Amino acid sequence: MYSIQDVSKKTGLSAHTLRYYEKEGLLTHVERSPGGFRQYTDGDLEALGLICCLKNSGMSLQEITRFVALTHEGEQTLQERVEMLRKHRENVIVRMAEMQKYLDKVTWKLNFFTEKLRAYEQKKTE
Amino acid sequence: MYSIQDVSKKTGLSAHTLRYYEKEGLLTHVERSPGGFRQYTDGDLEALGLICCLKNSGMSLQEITRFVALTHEGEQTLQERVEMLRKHRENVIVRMAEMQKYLDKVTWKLNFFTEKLRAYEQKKTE
DNA sequence: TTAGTCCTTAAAGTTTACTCTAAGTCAATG
DNA sequence: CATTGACTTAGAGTAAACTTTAAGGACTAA
Repeated sequence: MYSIQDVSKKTGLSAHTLRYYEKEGLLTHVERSPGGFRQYTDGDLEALGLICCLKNSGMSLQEITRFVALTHEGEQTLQERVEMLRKHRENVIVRMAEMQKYLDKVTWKLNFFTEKLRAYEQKKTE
Repeated sequence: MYSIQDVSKKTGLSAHTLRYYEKEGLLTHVERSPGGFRQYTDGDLEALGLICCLKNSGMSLQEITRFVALTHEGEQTLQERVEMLRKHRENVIVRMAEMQKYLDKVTWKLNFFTEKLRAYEQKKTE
C-alpha cells in the first residue's frame, strides 16, 4: 500500500494531479484507510503506468477516461478497446515519422548554421 | 507574392494564426499592398517552413520568437542560434526515444487485448 | 504528543496556442 | 456603381491539463 506522496514520487505526478485524475475518472476505486487516506495498490501503479504511457504518447485525458470506463464494463468492450489502441498506435507511428522528418530538417539547419559560424569566427581572426 | 489565404492553404495554418504569429514576432516584416493587405514572399514561406518545423517538433512559440529575433540581429548571434538548435535537436532525439518506448508498450498492450478478444469471441461461439 | 501528512469541496488561476468577434476598410465582378 | 467577399485591427474567448488556494478538520508515525 502506498500513500499519495509515495505514488507522487514514483510516478512524477503531483498529489494534486493524482486527485484530479481520480476526479476525472482516469484512476478509479482507489482504496482508503480507516481514516480516509488514499492507499494505492501495485495494481493502481500499473494502471497509472498505462495511463501515463497513453498520455505521454499523445492520447487526451478524455480518451483515456473513456478507455478506463470501457475496461470497467468488462469483456464485451474488448472490441472497442482494441480498436482504440489500434488507432492510437497508428497515430503514434505517424507522429514518429513526422518527428524524424523534422529532426532531419533541424539537423540540416544546425549543420548549416554551424558552418556559417565557423566562417564567421574565421573572418574575425583574420 | 501570396495573399494571406494563399499562404493559409500552402501551410495549413489559418489566416487568423498567420496574423497571430506576426503579432507575436514569429514572422516579421511581411510586406503590404498599397491597400494594406499582407503580401507574402517566397522567403516568408521558407521562414514559415522553419517555424512550423520547430513548432511541430516541440519548440515553444516563445523560443521560436527568440530564435527569429536573434536571426534579425545578425552574425554575432550565430553562436547562440547554433546552441539553441543543438539543444532542440537533443530534445527531439530524447523525445523520439521515449515515444519508441511508449509505442512498444502500446503494441504489447494491443497484442494482449487482441488475444483476450480472440479468446472471448471463441468462448461465445462454443 | 506533536509535527507532518492527509482529507474534503469548490472554485479560481495559469499556460499555451490558438480562435473568434466586432466594426470597419478594400478589391474584384456584373 | 453596387454588392460580395476578403481583409484590417484590437481585444475577448476557448480548450486542455493542470495548479493553486482556502478553509477547516482528521489522521499517523516517531
